[in-house]
Amino acid sequence: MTETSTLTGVQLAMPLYKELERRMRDALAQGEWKPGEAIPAERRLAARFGVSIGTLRKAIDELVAANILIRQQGRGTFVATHDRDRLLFYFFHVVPVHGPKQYPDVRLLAFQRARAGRAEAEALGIAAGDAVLRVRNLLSLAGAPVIVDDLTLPSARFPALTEKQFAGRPSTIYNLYQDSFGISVIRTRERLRAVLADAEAAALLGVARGAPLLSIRRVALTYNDEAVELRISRVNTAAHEYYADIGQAG
Amino acid sequence: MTETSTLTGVQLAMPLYKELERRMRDALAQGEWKPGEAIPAERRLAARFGVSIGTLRKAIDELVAANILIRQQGRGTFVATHDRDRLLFYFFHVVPVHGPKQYPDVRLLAFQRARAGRAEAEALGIAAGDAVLRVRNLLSLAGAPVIVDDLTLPSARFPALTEKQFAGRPSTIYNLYQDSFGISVIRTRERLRAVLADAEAAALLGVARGAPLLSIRRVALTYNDEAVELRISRVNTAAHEYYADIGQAG
DNA sequence: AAGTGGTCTAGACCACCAT
DNA sequence: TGGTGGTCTAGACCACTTA
Repeated sequence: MTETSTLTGVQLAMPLYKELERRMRDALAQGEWKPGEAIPAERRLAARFGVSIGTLRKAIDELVAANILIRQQGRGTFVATHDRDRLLFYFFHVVPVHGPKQYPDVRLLAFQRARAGRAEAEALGIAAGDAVLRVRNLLSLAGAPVIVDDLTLPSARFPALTEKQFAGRPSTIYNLYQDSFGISVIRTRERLRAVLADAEAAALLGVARGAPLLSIRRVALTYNDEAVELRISRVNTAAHEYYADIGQAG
Repeated sequence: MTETSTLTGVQLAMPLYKELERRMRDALAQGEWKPGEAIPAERRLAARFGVSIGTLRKAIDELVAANILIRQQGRGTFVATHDRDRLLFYFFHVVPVHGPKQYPDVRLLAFQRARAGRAEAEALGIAAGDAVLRVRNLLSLAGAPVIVDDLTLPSARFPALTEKQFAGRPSTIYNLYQDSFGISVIRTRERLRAVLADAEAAALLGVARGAPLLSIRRVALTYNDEAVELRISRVNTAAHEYYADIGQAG
């Protein structure tokens, strides 16, 4: 097993474990292994791919580091899911200045079908004019409104999404993407700026017009770095703040 | 070589490679290997610690993942330094909204000795009233002032730091900490909020009073998570933004 | 007890860099 | 050419979970 391996796609002197990682990402993207399920045991996968267990483990290491797979000793290796906790501690970075992290309450304010503008299209990797969904949510923490979210979703990826699915759900939004459309958000890119509250945002958040708000522009990406959501959040940081830890292990 | 290893400190069923990592961190903290230098070759270290090369590599893997060591194939493994590039691409997260990342020009505005207040002391892990240094810098990007930085440094860690060392340096501030005081910043914790410009900040940044500014409160940590700097930045995000990528490899 | 992931070994060989 | 890190093997044994 010393040759460069002769698999499906193009090959440019890629290490075997990277090639394995790619094949496993494909299996995930194509739904062979679904979120929450266990993938086959390491020894079994090593046999299936014809590699040693060490090499197979190295491929899995990469996917675990990318938070795509989760290992549990004695139980198995599982495809990561978007349960409340994972979402809260991983993608949701707004916390009270004093006191512990809280779950947001989400209220749907608007749901519309529209055409993508130029900036939206570029962010989502679609063509200007393509069909999109626009959603506005109001997020409250400890009972008080703190965040206004404006989402833009490419309709092509969310074919039969209805207002009802968004309203009154017990779970998180990324959970909805996953369960109803098989879309797993695994990475985000966020850009932050300070802005002044316009009349609309001020009314929703209960602040004065011209109050400072933290504006977050997030692009959410799935397995192969394809954009699936554009989200612009405006956050009242009077009693909350955004955290970013740089250089951490996890 | 199957026993749990019988090394210096206390032992609680820690994997061998974690124990190796700890010993290497100690060697780094005590200056046995200095920033920019190569550490001994893997085969040599494996012999020194009496472990197999695979286990030794796993320990190094952890330190590489934490950005403490840097591997270079064919050359060696080096202790990370704070050169301009590393700093710019790793800890400095303010970029133009349009166009490529830029190096900031730093101008020293103030340098004072003072006593730590309660909040400062807590952030830095020192006692209230301990001696600190307060430094104010103005950072410009492409010639225009964009950021006001207020630093608080515990005097105990920076014994003979003078205003001169801060003013007119060609290199970065973390580079100064490293070269003159042997302090390597390897992690930061940042908290962001939106605020309004006060008269002072407005004058420095050339914006109107009441303009929105992004406020960043950063605590910088060294090898063993000890705080070495508190920094409050106020950023004019009219033409710049702060980026945070969540779930990335590096 | 059977099955899973976690650790560790003792090599071989390759790719890259300096001289 | 000799030294470095990078990849890969083919196991053994341990720790943990589940039944």
